[in-house]
Order: sequence, then structure tokens, then C-alpha cells
Amino acid sequence: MCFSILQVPRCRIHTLANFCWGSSHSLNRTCDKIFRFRLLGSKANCLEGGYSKRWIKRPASTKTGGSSRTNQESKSTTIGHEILDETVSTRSTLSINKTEVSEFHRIPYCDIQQMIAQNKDITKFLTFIVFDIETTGFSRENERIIEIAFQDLQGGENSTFQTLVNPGRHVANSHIHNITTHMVCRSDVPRMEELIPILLQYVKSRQKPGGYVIFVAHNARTFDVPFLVNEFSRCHFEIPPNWLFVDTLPLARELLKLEGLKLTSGTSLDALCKRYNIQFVGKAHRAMADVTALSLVLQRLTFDLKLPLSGLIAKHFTPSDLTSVKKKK
DNA sequence: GGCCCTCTTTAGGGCCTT
Repeated sequence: MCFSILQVPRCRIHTLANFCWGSSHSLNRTCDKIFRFRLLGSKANCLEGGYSKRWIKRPASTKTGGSSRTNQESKSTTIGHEILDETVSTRSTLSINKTEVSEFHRIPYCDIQQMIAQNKDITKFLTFIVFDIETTGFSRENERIIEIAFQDLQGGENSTFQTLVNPGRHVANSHIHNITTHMVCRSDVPRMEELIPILLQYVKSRQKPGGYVIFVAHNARTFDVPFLVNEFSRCHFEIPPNWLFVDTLPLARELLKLEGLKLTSGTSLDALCKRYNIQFVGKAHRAMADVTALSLVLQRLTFDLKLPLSGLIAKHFTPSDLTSVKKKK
């Protein structure tokens, strides 16, 4: 499956078409040996309240400990939890070194704006990940994330990542996503502080050396990203500086405006799926189903807006942009 | 909470996210 190709004659314009769903990237290649969880085979049981497709119940273990580089004393604890993923067909191992996590902030990254200006092959430095979260409510201050899904648009092995998250509290809005307290408030479902190192390592396994990761979500600016930033902060982690975010909601608004339609015509993910005749795989308002749908909506939106890759990247924002907006007020 | 629109800007309501 490929993104639509937008081409301008005699101009070299990079588009999402460059990110095809087929290349392979093994988690095994980039891992160390301190934190560890396992993604098991794909033929497993369906999850309670999950998808109609082959959702996988994956027992996993996480080893936490000190740095192998500094030879500090290592304390290992095993945390059983379930990682839900639909695409991994072979047994693979992802290990995480906590020192390595802290070094995310020391990697020198390329100047993306300069590369666009110089028309360099920016696709060599970019990873596009569509993501979605399910939460216990709307308030980033008071509510918690209970499910996260990532999909690397490059495709290939391990291109999707999905997990439930233990919020340590009652889930009052199960009627929205069908995720119940019983499903997440369990010792074998990871808490956010346990999950973040795994997420960081997963994303690192997908990114290119010295490159940026573009995270795309619907209403990312006012919901998903502030939630993510808040959870990282609460768990004493920082969003890596090479993580950039793009919100598809303004793209949808821009398109309706271009077509002379009122915004009340619908800019929700549901409305966009109906517009493009995209069917949800599984139930809407489950993270992976929404991610899959948004991945398809994204290619249609960029096609309709005639938006080249550089134009999409130009719409990015960072967590510090959100902070500066807050400070101004 | 941010963005957009309008019966507007010294405001208010609706949409979008769960």
C-alpha cells in the first residue's frame, strides 16, 4: 500500500508517496540488554473488547536496571504485561537501555528547515508515525492515558505498536472505547512510567540516524500531544527533541474552507472517513482502529490539498510551542 | 483548550479530542 503520488513536472517535490508500507526494520538490530519485552507470535487469542481482526494477546516482560556502560549495580525486576499488536508475525525482542534513553537528547539532528530550503532528500531523515491515544476523559490534568497505538507509515515488520496502559484508576468512560477498568487496572498491564522507556526505544528503532520523527494525530495540538507531554512530565521523562508533531484537524478545516464548505460539515475523524468512504478496521475509538483510519485519511487529505511533504512538515509543532502559547496567556 | 465563525474583536458558541 502506498500513499498517493503528487508530482509537479520538473520539480522534485517529496510527498508521502515516498513512505511505502513494505520496508522491513527489525527491532533486534538496535537494542541493548537492560530493559526487555517480548512480542510473541501473531496467532493468539483475541482480546476482550478488542478488534474483529487477529488481535494478539502478548505476554511480555520488562527488565529494568542500571547502565551497562557505567557498570552500575543492576537491579532487575520483571513486569508482566500485555502488548497488543496485529502485525508482528515473528518472534522478536526489544531491549532498552536506560542510559541510551537519556542520550536521546544528545544526538545532533539535522536542520530540517534548512534541508527543505536546500531541496535535499529529506525523506532519508524522516519517519512518519500516525498515533492515537485513548484516555479516561478529556482533561489532561486529571485524566490518564489507557491505550496507545503507533503506526510507522514506512510499514514492514514491527511497523505498528499498540498497548493498553494501566491508569491506576477507575475508567468511567468505557462506553466510548469499550476499555474497562477490569481490562487495564491489572498488574500485567504496564503503567505509563514503565511504558515510556519502551515507547522511546520503539520509536528509536524506527527512526533514521540523525533524523526526525513526525507524529501525526487528529486534534493533536489540543488533545493527544498535551496529554502525552503531561504524562511524560508526570513520569519525569522529556519528549525527545527530534519528535515533531502534525495535527490533521487544521488540514481538514483548510480543505473544507477551500471547497467553500462550512466547518459544521464535519472535520471529525468519523466525518472524514465517511467523506473518503474509509471503513474502520475494528471499532472506532480504539487506538489502533483510529490510527489505521487516520493513516488513510492523511493520504487523502494531503492529496486533496496538493500538499507536498515539505508543506506538511512546515505545519509541524513541538511541545515547546504549546508551552509558549500557554505562557503568553 | 485551541481554533473557527459570526448575530464579532471589550464575545460567545460550536467543533474536535476521550
